[in-house]
Amino acid sequence: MVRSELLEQIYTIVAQIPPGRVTTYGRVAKMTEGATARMVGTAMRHLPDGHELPWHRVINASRRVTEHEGAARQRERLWAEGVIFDASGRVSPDVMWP
DNA sequence: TGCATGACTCCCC
DNA sequence: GGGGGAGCCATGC
Repeated sequence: MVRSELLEQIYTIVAQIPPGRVTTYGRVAKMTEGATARMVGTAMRHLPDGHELPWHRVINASRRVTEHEGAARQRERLWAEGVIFDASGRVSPDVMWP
């Protein structure tokens, strides 16, 4: 069970990622000082319908979009925000959110 | 209760 | 940069 406090922290941090920027599961986890990267991924999967979270701005440590059910949508949204993917499918280090 | 699974990361080669 | 393996921990059956 993910403690609601952590869940709230994870959501709060993700909500703070500015448009056109991305961050990693690991960084979000580190900022919560208690969650792990896997927990962040789990939290994203459990997002309720109608949420307003920019979940698509969370990618993995390799700066790629992890393959899952909504991966295609995630790439589309990032592209729409101006996030450029190189030939290898990685985003530019410049768009990384600290 | 137990075990497999996964929207992960780190370390080593 | 990339592949393989170990570690991690909540979830779900």
